[in-house]
Amino acid sequence: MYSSELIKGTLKTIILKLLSDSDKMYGYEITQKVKELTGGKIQLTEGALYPTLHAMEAQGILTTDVVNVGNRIRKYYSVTDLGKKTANEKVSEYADFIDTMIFLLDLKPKVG
Amino acid sequence: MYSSELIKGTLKTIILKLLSDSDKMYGYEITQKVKELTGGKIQLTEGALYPTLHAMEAQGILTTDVVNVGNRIRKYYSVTDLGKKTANEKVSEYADFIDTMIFLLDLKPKVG
DNA sequence: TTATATACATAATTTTATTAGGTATATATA
DNA sequence: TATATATACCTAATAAAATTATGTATATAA
Repeated sequence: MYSSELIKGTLKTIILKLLSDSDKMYGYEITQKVKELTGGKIQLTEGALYPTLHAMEAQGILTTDVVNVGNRIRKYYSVTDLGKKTANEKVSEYADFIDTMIFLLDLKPKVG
Repeated sequence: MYSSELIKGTLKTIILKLLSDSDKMYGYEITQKVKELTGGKIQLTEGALYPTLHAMEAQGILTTDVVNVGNRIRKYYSVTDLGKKTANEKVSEYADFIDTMIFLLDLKPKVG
C-alpha cells in the first residue's frame, strides 16, 4: 500500500478507465479489480468509492443498472457518451501530468 | 494548469526533491522554480505551501535560516539528514506509484 | 502613482478521503 | 451448527489537504 496521500485525486480517473474498458462493473468489483491489477498496492476504500460513483452518476458521466443476483443486489455502472469523453480527457491529462512529474522528480532520463 | 485534484498529495515530494538538489531555497523561490520547470503546468499555492513547510520543519525534516535581503525577509529551508532520507523514500515511492498508474491506466506498452 | 513582483503568513472554506458504523446474504471452516 | 469471511450496498463523523481570500510589507516597473 502506498501512503494514502499519493492516491488522492486519482480515484475518478481509475474508475473511468476501468469502466471504459469493460461493458459494466459494480462497485465491489471495481475495488477487487484495482486490488488485483496493482498487486494490492492500491486498495480503494468504500467510503471514497461509493460517494464518488453517486456523484459521477449525478453528473451524467455514469449510468446504473441494478441487478438481482440471487437475493443480493448489484448496481452496475457504465460510462455514458459524456463519460467516454471525460474518461479520455482524464486519462490524457493524467498521462501528461505523469510526464511532468517524471521530469520534475528526475525519475528517468529524457528520451528524444 | 492541471485540474487541481491531480496535484494533491504530491506537494511534499516536490518540495523535498527540489530542496535535496539545492543547498537551500525559500518558499517563494520554490513556487517560481516549480512554475518554471513545469512550464506553468504546476503552480503551487501559498496557502498550501507555507503550512506544509512549517509542518515539515516541525517534523525535523527541514531546517530554516532567516535572512534579511534589503529590508525584506527571506526564510531559507534546507533538508536535514532525516529530510534527505525522507526525500529518497518519498521520491522512490512516487516512482513506484507512477509505474503502477501507468500499468493501471495502460499508458505505455509494458517493456521487459 | 499605480500596478506588478517579491515575500512572508493565516483564516475560512471546500474538497476529498479515511474511519467507523450500519444492513444483509452467501459461503467456507472449525 | 456456529462462526468467520467474503460479497455487496450505503452513510455519517471526522480528518487531511488543498483552495480561496485576506492581510502585511517592500521593491520595482510602467
